[in-house]
Amino acid sequence: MNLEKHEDFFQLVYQVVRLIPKGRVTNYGAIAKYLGVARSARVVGWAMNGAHSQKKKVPAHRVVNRNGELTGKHHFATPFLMQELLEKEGIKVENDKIRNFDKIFWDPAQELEL
DNA sequence: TGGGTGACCATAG
DNA sequence: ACTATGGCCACCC
Repeated sequence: MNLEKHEDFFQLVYQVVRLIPKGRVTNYGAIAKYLGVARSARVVGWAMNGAHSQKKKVPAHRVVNRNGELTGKHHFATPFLMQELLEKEGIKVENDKIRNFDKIFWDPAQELEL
């Protein structure tokens, strides 16, 4: 992907999140790793706080933590929205946890060319 | 300049 | 399954 116009780190995060295919998920650490070890996974989570107010939509529901848990659900419009969006894409969620997480996990560092 | 706060992660026990 | 710890870094006082 095209990372040269790095307005700021948040925009880069949003760009990567938009590339997550439907029915697949990734985690905060994988995005941080793809964008460079200099940035930490914490900041990716912080970036998602502003995802909803972006002009171009960001499928933030496809980003979960390393265990496949929906830790960010409380930051959506309603606490159920994140799970609903995932299930609409065919992803099964049980007890705030994604089933077959290792199967549908999408790693940008592996799937995207640098 | 410094401390507190996270939608985090890895490791250890 | 759980807690604790240290690292991480942008943001906001």
